[in-house]
Amino acid sequence: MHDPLPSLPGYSLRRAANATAAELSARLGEIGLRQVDASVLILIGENPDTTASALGRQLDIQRANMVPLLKKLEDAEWIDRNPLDGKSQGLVLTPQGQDTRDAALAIIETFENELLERIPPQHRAHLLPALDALWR
Amino acid sequence: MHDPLPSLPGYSLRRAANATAAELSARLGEIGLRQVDASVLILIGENPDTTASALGRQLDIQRANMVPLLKKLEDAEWIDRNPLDGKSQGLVLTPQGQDTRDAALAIIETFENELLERIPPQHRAHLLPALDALWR
DNA sequence: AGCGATTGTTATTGCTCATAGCAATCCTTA
DNA sequence: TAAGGATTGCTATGAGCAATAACAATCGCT
Repeated sequence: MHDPLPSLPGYSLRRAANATAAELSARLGEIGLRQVDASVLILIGENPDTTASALGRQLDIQRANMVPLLKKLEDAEWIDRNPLDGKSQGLVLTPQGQDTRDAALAIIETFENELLERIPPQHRAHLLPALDALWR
Repeated sequence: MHDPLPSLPGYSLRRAANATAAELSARLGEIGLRQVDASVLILIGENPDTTASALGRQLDIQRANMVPLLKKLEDAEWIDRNPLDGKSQGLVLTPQGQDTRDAALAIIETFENELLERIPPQHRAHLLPALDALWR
């Protein structure tokens, strides 16, 4: 079948993102995580006592949708909530949460390295700056 | 907030794809199309009398999910179905379908050019080959 | 002290995708 | 040529995800 779509960078961007996301999701799924879960665990680890709203802003996730997401992490005993004042609650990793984050980081780093290895060396260093220009 | 995620190509790939997809979707939405709809119209235009199954294989869409998709295009009178034999049906663009496809192509080409312009010139030519290596 | 902004939350909706199953038809091959 | 596996189009259904609206409680600026 004749298909002109793959010659379009925007289209290839979508296809590449879907394909790679499916792979990473499968691997993270083995430790009970989705990509968003891993992102949130990593961000909380880097920013102890950050709030749900701040996380949502950083990850472009609506406040309302953070609720079931954080509930899952809390039910798994990966995060704890500390009241910061009468309104906000700071989020921190539990010890098990740190372990899970470390496992996620290991999976992600392996995955990222494999991604880079797939790219012909002369293009490799250009991917990240090109992508950054598209969304940052 | 400290955020190590954007330094990961895989993460930036997902974010860039989401951001650009949202933009393109908004523009295509103005003529009543989603990205998939546009893709299908373009592919049918390039491959008259192709079948729903073949389209699904090319675009990685399940056969079952092609049904409502094609029904929408047919209800809009953008495509017609020709029985090829007792089982398969060839898909073709109606004249209005060709107009809609042309409009979609114009939007997409404008969009793709804008994407490329956002990328610093020294990285520009590397994006497509790098992406292709990730999913093809 | 007052008031707009923010936080966390509930509830709801639409959309997309995956799965399973089915009847009809095909195409290969024995 | 008859049989059997593969293919096609389709229905029905369910899970998952994101967007929206609304709300009470609280914060923080003026």
